[in-house]
Amino acid sequence: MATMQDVARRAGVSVSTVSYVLTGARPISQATRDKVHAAMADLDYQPNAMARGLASRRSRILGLLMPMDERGLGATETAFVTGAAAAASAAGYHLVLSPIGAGDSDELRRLASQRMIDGALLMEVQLDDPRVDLLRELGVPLVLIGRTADTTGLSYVDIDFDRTVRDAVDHLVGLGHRRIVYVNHSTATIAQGYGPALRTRDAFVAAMTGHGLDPLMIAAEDSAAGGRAALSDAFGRAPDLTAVLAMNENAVFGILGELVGRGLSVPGDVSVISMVTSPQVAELATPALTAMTSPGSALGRIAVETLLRHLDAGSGEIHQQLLPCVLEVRGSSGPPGAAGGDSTTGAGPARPAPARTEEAARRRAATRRRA
Amino acid sequence: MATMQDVARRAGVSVSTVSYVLTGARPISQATRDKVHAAMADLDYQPNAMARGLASRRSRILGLLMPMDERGLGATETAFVTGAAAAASAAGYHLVLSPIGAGDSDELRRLASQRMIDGALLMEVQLDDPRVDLLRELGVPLVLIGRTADTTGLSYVDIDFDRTVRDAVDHLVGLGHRRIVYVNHSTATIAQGYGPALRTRDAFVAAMTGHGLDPLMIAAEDSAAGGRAALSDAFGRAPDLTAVLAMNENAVFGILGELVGRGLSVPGDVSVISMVTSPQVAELATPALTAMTSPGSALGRIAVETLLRHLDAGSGEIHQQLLPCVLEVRGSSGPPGAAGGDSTTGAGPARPAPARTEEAARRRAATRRRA
DNA sequence: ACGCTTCGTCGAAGCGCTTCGACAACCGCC
DNA sequence: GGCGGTTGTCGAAGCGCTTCGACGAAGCGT
Repeated sequence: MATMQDVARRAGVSVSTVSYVLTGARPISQATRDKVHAAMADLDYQPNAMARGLASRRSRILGLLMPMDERGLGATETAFVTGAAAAASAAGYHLVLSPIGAGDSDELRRLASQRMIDGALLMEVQLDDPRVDLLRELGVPLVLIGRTADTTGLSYVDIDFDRTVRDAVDHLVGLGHRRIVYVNHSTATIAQGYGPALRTRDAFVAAMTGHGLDPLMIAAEDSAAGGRAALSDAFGRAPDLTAVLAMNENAVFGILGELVGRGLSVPGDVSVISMVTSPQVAELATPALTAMTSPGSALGRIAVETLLRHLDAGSGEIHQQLLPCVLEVRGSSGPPGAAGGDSTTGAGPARPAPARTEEAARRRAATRRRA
Repeated sequence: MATMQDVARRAGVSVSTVSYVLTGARPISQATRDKVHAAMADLDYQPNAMARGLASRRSRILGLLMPMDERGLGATETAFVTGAAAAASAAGYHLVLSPIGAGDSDELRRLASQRMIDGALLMEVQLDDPRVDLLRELGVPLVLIGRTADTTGLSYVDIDFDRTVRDAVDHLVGLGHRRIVYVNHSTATIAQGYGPALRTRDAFVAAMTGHGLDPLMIAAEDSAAGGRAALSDAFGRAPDLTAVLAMNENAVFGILGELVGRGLSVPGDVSVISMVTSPQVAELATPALTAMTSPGSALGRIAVETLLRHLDAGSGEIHQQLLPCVLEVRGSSGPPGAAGGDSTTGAGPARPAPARTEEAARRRAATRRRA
């Protein structure tokens, strides 16, 4: 391990000069800079992160506080992380991911008070998130992914749920759907004030009434079973529904399963759109899901850039930005009443399903009459 | 920010004494220790990680090198990470996750040569992984999650694929299945020497021949479409198959979709078992998948403990350990030929499907005759 | 009572870097 | 041709901690 001393000696300059070459804190002549760079290359020099951190009081480490529930990380979160890591790396910073949720503030306190991180990115922000208070108290610059209830003085990036819901509804209405059900997260989740659930709910109501339509929202547990129950509920309340907009990535699989179980075809009988869903997950379903793809990577990049600006500028400007998810049409959405439409995508041999679809159409008609 | 100086002054001792209280490197009398602890509590003292790291040449940071492809992290990986983080935290270490794959060794070199990490945990290890060579060259202790081709001198923890496959096959054979197809990863993945794919393949052959059965393996692309194609292939080669064992979490959804598309019921006509799958993903399917659940959290804990032992003991003992996945029976497996078995699970109202199942039985019989 | 070890504590020397003040050397400028 | 103003470089003082050698005070056996 070569040190700065070694480099300085070899280049025939002082250590401080080497340091200035590295940090650019003071101007150094081209000739000297070349000598120093040559010496560094010769010695395969890498600055010692700890020494640098101690002397400069900057660790050049950014903390990404990422609660990890047992559910795993979706591709959305993954894209966010890689986007953020790339941006940090490009700026000469390290991004350390720490599975710290709203719960364990002890671990967070350790991380922050030990001056291990220069700033923090918070994922899965709660409307009232104790991590925010703790970090502000400790004077750690932070950027939220998502939003707390009160965002004054806080920088954040988040998904533009209003716009996303509106685009999804517009797509369905444009296809001719009038009776659209919104399947949200569970009642408990909504009650405890989970931001995305609340914001999409309001956005859905606004979008539907904007089209002169009746907004019907159903809460669903975050599971396939929850999705099935929600769909039954939906058919009970709106037997004539032709489209489902689902916020809930887990429930959506139950919804599809239940539709198939009822002998209904997708999108022939019912169109399904999934919100904030990654292409990878959307492709898992049969048919592949039309979905609103979240701008994960861009969010990560912007969040890091914002945080770095805070570090340099001494928490000057705050930055609040929303990015919409973009609509990606796949096999699960189409015009209403178009039964017989291809209900699957991709490879696979001849599939003998027409009988089922006819039967489904009959059943649906019957259901309507009963209602 | 209180420093050690402040603590020493307040406790009326020297800084070195405070340090010894903290690290335990030398014995300190109980009385002195109490004074120091009191002073630390009063001042809300937290040691500065950078200073400590510089002086001791140990950052107390462990790197978890975790390639993040766009596919996202399954619950298995998540469990691993949280298990590892918990173990590290308990030992007073930080675990930093870094999305570093086999590709970008530059970023890894930076991380390691800057003496930022004391040791590394490698996830998604390739049979010939450049990260291993790099880290050994840099003298960074490491523990693998998975295995390289040559594991001499390397510590690792991994899933016991042999045992896992054998248990899965035993389960199916115990139910009465004789014609079982193993759906592996893609041919390309196998060809490039992806360990789990190779090991499970061999284990499957061994398990089946052990039962006096014919082992049929089919490669599938990692997608729903790949699963569908693989199933068609399987029916072509073994029209009488009654069970599918799938290694491939993405393909398995396509397999289910294709089975439903063919009017076959699960598990009535065909049983499906998914390997190395988390409960959360298993529940997404309809019916919920019988699966081999991976011991993610335990693997993470053991990996960290092994690495810490290396750090203390100066790379003494190497430790190699395998843990099997455990069978969790859900709705997708049952005795063969039991058509009419409940093909869905969980909530949901009466579902009118019997007609379909009868039809399916007819179709299957026809397929057999044709073959 | 003697030298011996063992125990508990202290002072000081770094760890490898940043950063501040100082200072030559050089620039034109009145 | 002496003046203020750059520009490029150096030396040295830390950053907050660990760790080594030293040393007084007990505690032991003889």
